[in-house]
Amino acid sequence: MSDPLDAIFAALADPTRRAILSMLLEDDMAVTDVAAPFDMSLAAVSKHLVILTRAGLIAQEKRGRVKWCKLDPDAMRRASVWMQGFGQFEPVNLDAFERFLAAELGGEAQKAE
Amino acid sequence: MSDPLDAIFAALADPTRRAILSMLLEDDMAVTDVAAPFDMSLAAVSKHLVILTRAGLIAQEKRGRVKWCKLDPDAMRRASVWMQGFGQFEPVNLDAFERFLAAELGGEAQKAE
DNA sequence: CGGATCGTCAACCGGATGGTTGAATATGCG
DNA sequence: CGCATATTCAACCATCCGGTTGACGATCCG
Repeated sequence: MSDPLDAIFAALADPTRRAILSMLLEDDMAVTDVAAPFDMSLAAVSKHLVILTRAGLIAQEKRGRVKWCKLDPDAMRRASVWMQGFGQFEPVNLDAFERFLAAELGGEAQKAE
Repeated sequence: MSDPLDAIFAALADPTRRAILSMLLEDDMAVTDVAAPFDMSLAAVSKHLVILTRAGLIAQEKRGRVKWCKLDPDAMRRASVWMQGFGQFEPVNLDAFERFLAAELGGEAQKAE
């Protein structure tokens, strides 16, 4: 797996891991809390977190005996950029993007078109 | 693998399959021609194409004894939309986004910060 | 018809993946 | 100190994955 995209897409291919990422979107969490909603052992979730970390999708920081997990946007961005090359069919003007644009530019921004 | 995203991301996780998609970006191709540049058997490439097809990333159409492969943008777009949900926390740093911003606002845009 | 080309199928193999359990390693706390 | 909590490690297991080879079904063409 030399290409980092291999690890990134492989990490995203598992529904448990995608669910974890969604959870982390709302808040940073400790490993035990990440594992709570899943019907599997803590060790299994811990391994998922290792995979996400190696893919660069999350970062883990140990404070005391608790290891905190937070999203790391870089990897997702790289994957997104790669996919963007195929987006020529339908350019980037997704709803989320436009909403973001509006928020980012604030009220006084004048749209070009 | 009930969630279609499982199949899509799993398909994208393999470098051979991503290379195939890139090739198809330039032109529709027959299976044999898709296989040509790869150092593996035709059967192996054929299996990759099945995986890409099941993921909805490409479509295959048989004309005569030749099976043509073409990109199908829907699946990639679904994956992209899912990922877009993670772009909201630090979007301004994204290279692609900045390019998008620049293109969208044109030359006279003043950056907020 | 009969041979060549296109592509898949089937069986097989080694290695990766996703899960389990139980022991081990920190760290916090009374 | 000594116990509870947080997390990982190690071994193990079943299944999936990516590749191989050889046989097969289809289709074109001389």
